[in-house]
Amino acid sequence: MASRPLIKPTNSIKNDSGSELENSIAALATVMSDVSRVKMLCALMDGRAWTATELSVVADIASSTASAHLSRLLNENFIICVAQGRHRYYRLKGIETAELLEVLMGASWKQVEPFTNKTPIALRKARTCYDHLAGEIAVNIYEFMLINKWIDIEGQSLTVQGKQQFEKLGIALDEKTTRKKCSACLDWSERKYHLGGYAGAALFTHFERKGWISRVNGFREVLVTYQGEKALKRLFNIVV
Amino acid sequence: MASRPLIKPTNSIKNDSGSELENSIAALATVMSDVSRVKMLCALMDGRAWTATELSVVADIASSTASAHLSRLLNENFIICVAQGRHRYYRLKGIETAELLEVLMGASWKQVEPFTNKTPIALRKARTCYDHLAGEIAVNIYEFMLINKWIDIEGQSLTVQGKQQFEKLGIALDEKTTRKKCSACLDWSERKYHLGGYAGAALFTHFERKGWISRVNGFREVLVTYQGEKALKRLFNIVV
DNA sequence: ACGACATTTCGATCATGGACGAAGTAATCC
DNA sequence: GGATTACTTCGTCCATGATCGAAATGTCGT
Repeated sequence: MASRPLIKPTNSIKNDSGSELENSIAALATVMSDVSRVKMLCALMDGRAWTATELSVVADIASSTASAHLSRLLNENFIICVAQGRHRYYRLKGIETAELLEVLMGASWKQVEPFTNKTPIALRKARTCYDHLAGEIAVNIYEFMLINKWIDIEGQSLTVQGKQQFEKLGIALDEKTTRKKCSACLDWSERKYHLGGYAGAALFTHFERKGWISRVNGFREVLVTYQGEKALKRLFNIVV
Repeated sequence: MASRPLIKPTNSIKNDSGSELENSIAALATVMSDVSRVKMLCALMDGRAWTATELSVVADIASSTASAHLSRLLNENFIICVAQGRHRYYRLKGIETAELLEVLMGASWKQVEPFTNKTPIALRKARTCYDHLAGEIAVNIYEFMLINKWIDIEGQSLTVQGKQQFEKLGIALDEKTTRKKCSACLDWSERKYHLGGYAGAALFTHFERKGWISRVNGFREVLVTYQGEKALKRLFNIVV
């Protein structure tokens, strides 16, 4: 049996063009390779601004350590900082970071099996995921949309009908947004998909404006109002 | 001006359900956080099997070091190993790794500016990217497809016309594949998109079978045959 | 102005893991 | 069979960076 290597090592392929790129990939991954940083970034995924101390608590580290991580994330353009009095509020700089984190979450999940749901019940029902809705309700809405063909099978774009339905709801969709219009975002607690991307954010804003949901506690938890329950039943046939 | 933190640190949110998940995200990122490993994975992106020595050359490290990296990648299920005589061939285990790497590449690029193209000319023209075609020609094909509406604007799925055109070319598309049917894959050298996903792979296979292209050198480089040039001109109006 | 709180800076410690070369195992070539 | 090649294992070295506590800086509340 032949066992000649397909490629001769002597034939130099090192110092390929990708050299900088590979460094830059590794650098990017290094930022995500520390559990404390990931914890902080995950907290920031709710789209809010958090103080340094709050983030040190979620990551379970000393505030000085958190500070070091934060200044690093700041340098590498993952987050921005707004000083307000004696607090410094940190938030995600762009949607890209959130999207990258989502991808990594998705890839990680496939490894973490079997699946036991340890999410607190309050959060499991409804919560924010960066700037859109997550949790059981969000997953149900997503599946309603899939069944009724508001979104295509890949979950990457709204269908024509979908757009019409959004209009009917009174949600204006700006066609010129540079952001991904619609995405299937993996849900932490349910491990199914919910609606992300621009459409997800628009829907969330609409829910808030209508008074159908309200954020509690300053956390990710979201409560459905009485009006909201009625609307969910009427629009998506969901019983909360 | 109010400067009360939105969230009280005392209110415990640590030990959230995500704890394992965050660990697992960090672990995943750690694998990608080493330049040598990234270099090896990038080499493996061409879909071929590489020997340990070859990979140590691309990564520019001692073979013993490469061996350590490879056994780690093996443990973490990124690659598989086939022993054949005194060689051990390594290849990517699944499409997921390749896809993850593509995402990281895409995210990294936005940081590496300004853009100077240092890709060797041979590779810039045409090469493989995992299991589909990349390089200038691939980018041109992709743009032809976009203009002629073979694929939707997000580049995530083939249009009805697109599918018809594939059929007309004699490329059978299996609807039942679990793989992403079609994706806009960022091109290293051109920094534009080319066709990836299942459709990209199918097109590449078809090109090979028709004798329009041939892989050279055992590397990523791909040459266009005389028949291929005629086909490219005829089908996509591309002059090589 | 003073004390309490929020945050960063500094210095020191320590664990991780990436690097190499030398030695060991195993298959191939002549 | 003996030399060569491919690859892994082992031991050691060393740089990085995550961590903490203490001290410094800055802001708020009263």
